[in-house]
Amino acid sequence: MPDEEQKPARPNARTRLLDVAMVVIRRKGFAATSIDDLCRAAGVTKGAFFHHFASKQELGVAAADHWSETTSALFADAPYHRHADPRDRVLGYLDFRRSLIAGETSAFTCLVGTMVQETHESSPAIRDACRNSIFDHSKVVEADIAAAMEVTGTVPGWTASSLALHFQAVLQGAFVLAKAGNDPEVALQSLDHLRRYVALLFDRSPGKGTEE
Amino acid sequence: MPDEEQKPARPNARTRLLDVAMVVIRRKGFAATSIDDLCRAAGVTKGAFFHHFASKQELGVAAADHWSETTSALFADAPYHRHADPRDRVLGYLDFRRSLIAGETSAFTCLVGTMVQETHESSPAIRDACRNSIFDHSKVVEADIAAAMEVTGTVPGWTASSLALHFQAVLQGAFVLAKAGNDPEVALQSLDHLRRYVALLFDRSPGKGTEE
DNA sequence: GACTACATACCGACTGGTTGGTATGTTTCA
DNA sequence: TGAAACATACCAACCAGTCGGTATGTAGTC
Repeated sequence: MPDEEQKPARPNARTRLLDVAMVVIRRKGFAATSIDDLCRAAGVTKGAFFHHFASKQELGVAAADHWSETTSALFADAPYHRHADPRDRVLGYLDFRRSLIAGETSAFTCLVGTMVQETHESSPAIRDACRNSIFDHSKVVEADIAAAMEVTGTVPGWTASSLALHFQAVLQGAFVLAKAGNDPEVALQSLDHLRRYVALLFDRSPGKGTEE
Repeated sequence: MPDEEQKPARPNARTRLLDVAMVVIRRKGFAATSIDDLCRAAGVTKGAFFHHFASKQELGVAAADHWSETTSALFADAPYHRHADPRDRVLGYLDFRRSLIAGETSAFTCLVGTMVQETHESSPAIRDACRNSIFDHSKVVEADIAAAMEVTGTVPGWTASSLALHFQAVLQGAFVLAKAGNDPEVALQSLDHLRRYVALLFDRSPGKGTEE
């Protein structure tokens, strides 16, 4: 009976800082986010911050890694994996990505895509952590794409890897346009074009719309 | 008697600041670029800066507008317009965009795409200037896409506007991945996928130019 | 053509607040 | 008891923005 009912099991300062970093940095950008901003949002002090991170840059790297872990779990649990035909898994991946795009811009955009734009020259450590996050994630679909290519049987002038990265490019670009237009709609339409492309490549009817 | 012959007519402080802003902001990001950075690069003083711009935000807006004018001139002079068939003009646009991607990352990426990621929430004025730059530019291809759709004659489930914006999304996303990977190659491959998509839509062979 | 009145372009020292980071406690818990 | 996990107080550098000033034009007027 004396459970931890009311308190949602407040985790330690490091985890709280990384959690709020995902939200705040997506909203304000990395450079414009001060360490005090993060401490305030996480309800910790500067001493706690520098106990866990040697510098702001190190938090950036840790935030990118934390993002990778968070999204990995999300996609591992996604329902589209159950499709028997790999072509349906590829399209299902896109439908799943599409279903995530809704509400506040900062809720569905990509942390590492945002961060790497700012830090790609000034901080190689953060850039590499962001690169790993994006490129490693692309491997998740790449396997299904490769399987779908075998099913289709054609010998195309492109690789599974390049198409998987194209997926990520379209998503990142869709986020940029959604931010610029302050409206997720343009991102959804871009994903529809990508889905149509994949359907054409794999000789699938373009139908099957939104989610499942 | 010593005339002003040799000097290449050094323009005024405002123009110089906007010119260096295009380079420096793409390299460091907007928030991480200080006014002193810009003044140093432009060879002007802070007094000159605040004579021409009321605030850093106002420079951001002016830089986005300056970017629009610069790129407008570039695309107006581009050679792909000469194609008679609008489908070739659409593909020619993509080939032209592709030809621009080379060398240093900060040399071919997009200023407004970079800026809007950082400022979309904190500065509506900059966000809107960036949105106008991207969305207005998309109109350039949109006209050719619409003409190409008429030539093809099909009634697709998509609009010229949405495809034109998809072009911009792919480009913006390709820039993000090029920055993350520190290599333009991935951007080129993404553009190849986009070109293949367009060729399929317009029933054009995925290869280069004109065959029916 | 010279004098006044005003405008534009630019200079650089200065300010008050913010920043990333440090130095030094205090609490928690194995 | 001792180390890990925090908190408090503080600092030097940096930041956007201010302000008093100069140099150069330029339009109007007598």
